[in-house]
Amino acid sequence: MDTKKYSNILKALSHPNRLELFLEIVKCQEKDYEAGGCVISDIVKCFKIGAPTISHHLKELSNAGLITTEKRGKFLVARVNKEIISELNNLFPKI
Amino acid sequence: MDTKKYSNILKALSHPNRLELFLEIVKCQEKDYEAGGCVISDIVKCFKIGAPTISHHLKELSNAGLITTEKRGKFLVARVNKEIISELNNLFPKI
DNA sequence: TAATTAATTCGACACTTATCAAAACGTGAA
DNA sequence: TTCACGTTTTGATAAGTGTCGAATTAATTA
Repeated sequence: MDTKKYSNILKALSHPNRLELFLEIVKCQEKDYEAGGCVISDIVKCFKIGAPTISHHLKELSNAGLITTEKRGKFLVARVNKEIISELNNLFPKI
Repeated sequence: MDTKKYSNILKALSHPNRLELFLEIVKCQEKDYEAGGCVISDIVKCFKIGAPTISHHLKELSNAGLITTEKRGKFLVARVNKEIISELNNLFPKI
């Protein structure tokens, strides 16, 4: 088991703002899948932290492989990496 | 959703040594359940970090509610908190 | 009782990180 | 071209963290 890899993924989710950001992206992607991703500027409005910090957190999520991002015009669009989520779901034993 | 609570749990698992320690406790508890817990001094031998650091990591796991510990003579015995594990397994969407 | 062993506490140090303000960048609209 | 907007970069700061060595506590063994 590659504990280094998984601890890195978990670290990306170990900060409240970053976990909330990630779960928002998940939720938004579930809502309208055909949109092909979730526009960051829409999500971000309800966060109390500044844009630079959001940008930093998104990069952390991206580096951990939890999301992918794509620039669409002047907007940034994020998608969750379903593969990693299913890996996470297999990390812990089913009791 | 209590993101603060869950990010705290994930933080406890966000360091390679601590994740490995936790998964060892899980594995050891699965192996012989009737033993009633896993003796830390047995597990610890294969770690490359010192006893004070192990003690520190165990306290972090315990504070996060991932394990409970109990002193048995001069040994420390750890058990995983199955409730939290099943909560973790419901954190992410099943895709 | 003295020695040994398991674990914890304490103090310190190097390193990381979350956040912000200010500036810069890139795109689309007027 | 000029402006506005979404985003990123940079630089700085305050707070947090993993680790260790030394000292300490508590329980077992000789």
